[in-house]
Amino acid sequence: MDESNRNSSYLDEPPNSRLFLVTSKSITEEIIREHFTDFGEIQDIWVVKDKHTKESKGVAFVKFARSSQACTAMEEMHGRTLVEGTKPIKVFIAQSRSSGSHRDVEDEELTRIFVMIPKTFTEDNLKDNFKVYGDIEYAIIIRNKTTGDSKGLGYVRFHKPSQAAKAIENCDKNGELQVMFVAYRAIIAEPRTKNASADNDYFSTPRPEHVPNDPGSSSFLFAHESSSSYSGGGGGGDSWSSDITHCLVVSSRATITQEQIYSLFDLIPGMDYCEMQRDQYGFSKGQVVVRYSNLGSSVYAREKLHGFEYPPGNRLSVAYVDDGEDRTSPVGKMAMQLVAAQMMSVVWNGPSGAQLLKSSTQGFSAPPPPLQKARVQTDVTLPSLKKLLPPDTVAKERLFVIFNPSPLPIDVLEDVFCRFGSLIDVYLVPSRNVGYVKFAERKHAHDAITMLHGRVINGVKLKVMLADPPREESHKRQRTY
DNA sequence: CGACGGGACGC
DNA sequence: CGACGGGACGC
Repeated sequence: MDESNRNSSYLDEPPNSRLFLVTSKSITEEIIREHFTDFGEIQDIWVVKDKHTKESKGVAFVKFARSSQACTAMEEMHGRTLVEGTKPIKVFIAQSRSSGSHRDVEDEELTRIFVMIPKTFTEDNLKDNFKVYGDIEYAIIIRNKTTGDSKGLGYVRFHKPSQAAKAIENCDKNGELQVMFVAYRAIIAEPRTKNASADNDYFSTPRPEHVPNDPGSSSFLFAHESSSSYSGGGGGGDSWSSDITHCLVVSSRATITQEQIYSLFDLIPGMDYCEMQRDQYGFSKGQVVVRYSNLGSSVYAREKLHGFEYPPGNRLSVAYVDDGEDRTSPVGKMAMQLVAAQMMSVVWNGPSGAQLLKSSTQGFSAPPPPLQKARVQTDVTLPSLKKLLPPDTVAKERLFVIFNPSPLPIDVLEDVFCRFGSLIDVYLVPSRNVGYVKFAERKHAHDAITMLHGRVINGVKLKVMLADPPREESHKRQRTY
């Protein structure tokens, strides 16, 4: 029964995963279960009864594991008659227990998502990435009104709550598995009339408390100097040429269109061909051939998109078309990493990376940006500079660094910590003398401790140690569905 | 009209 | 001593 996972059925987590049913006094838990079980994982059914007489009040709550399951059940079951002679039932998404409101939750509040996207996305990119969940009423990107620059945020309005819920769930999956850096971290948009920023079940604790002003919050913590990211790049030379075909074949069991595959694979720069394979009668063979102008992009596309669920529930298969190229060679790997680094830069740093994108489509013969060498003064000999990994790489080890008397600049820290290898990210806690350093390889982090703990860099003494795991009540979404 | 129970983590 | 990053729409 529901003793399986009390946490997930206890609160309204994930949001909008609980139904409020208006039935009849004669409708029992068993009858409800029978009619709702096929929509997903039911975690709890509760028929509200009078405390004293134990008679049903004709209302019930059904908690599903996922919002999409609850929404689909609502869409399918609202207005249905469960038992001959009883009135048709009403089905709504339940108000969260903390809200205190008993107003019906309207579809209006469940069909629009607010989503964080790369700044390079256009409205069409946004639509293309979300249309797999259903017809989109509209998609808009929030822009700076004077410059027209994207703020990296958008709204997508679907027709049905279940479509919006699926979009959100799949965005979470993307962020979690780092399958792609397409749109992710989507939430149900707050209604526009309401005052923004305040009460959001997603980011505030169930018991909203006053949060003191944070004087440092205006700085853009995500924007980081990435100059050192390229310190090791460009080593492959021009040993691959653009006239070699760099072809992939994409196979899908579900029906897909050439346009869908185009949209997906065009997110990786350098695509110069995308065609559905058809038989002599023009019927799709369920295979699309994609060619990139360079090895790195094809390797990258294969790595990132093989097994990718698109549309959700359907795993794409991406294989190389045999053209004799050895992609396991160091050159192939390096080419891929270079594409990855360039894409991260282009994607997250916005239009200024357009030139970089252009050069990469031409086989990226352009040299990496010149490294602005940070001046590092210390009494130890550090290893040579190494490349940083993309910010969304999974960290295997995290260091906690204490600075005395004051923090070193981010670029100096990146310069220092990248030298041990597999550095992902350095983060300084605002207005504190501490920071975190993420590594993809445990050994590299430990090497950094061994070499840097207790040392003085640019006159700043460091304590370098393993970080404690992040605090539990972080604002990160819990994947309980 | 039609809105919130029962049971109780695991060091 | 020294602890955890980003979010909102011209009506």
